[in-house]
Amino acid sequence: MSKTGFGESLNEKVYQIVKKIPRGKVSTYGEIAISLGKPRAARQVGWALHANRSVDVPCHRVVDRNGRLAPNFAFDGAKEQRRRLESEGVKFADEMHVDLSKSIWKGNSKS
DNA sequence: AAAGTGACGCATT
DNA sequence: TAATGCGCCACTT
Repeated sequence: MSKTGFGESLNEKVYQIVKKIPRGKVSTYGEIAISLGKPRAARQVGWALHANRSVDVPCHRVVDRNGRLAPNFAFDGAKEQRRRLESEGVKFADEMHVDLSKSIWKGNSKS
């Protein structure tokens, strides 16, 4: 493994959280960042996903604060991602925006 | 340690 | 919707 090992960077925490996003739900970079305890580290979350983009991490369930995906850096393209989310039961407000109000996942919040 | 970089967030145009 | 500018934070070199 890399010299960083595991669980040492904030990055690793991001993967853990994204991995627990249930099917049919999505999360935002901001929400994840908040869960990490760093509400302003949203960029880091996105950066983490891009740095890894592993199959273990359902990055397609992570959208921006607007409910929009990452068209440029998405694994297959925005249209493929949209299709994928719809397959999981995620509703779309329009072709580029997920209906966050219905599909946002906040399971990482403290009870 | 300093600078560079980025799959963001938000305001404004 | 898209583009631009500014701020924020953490990783890489």
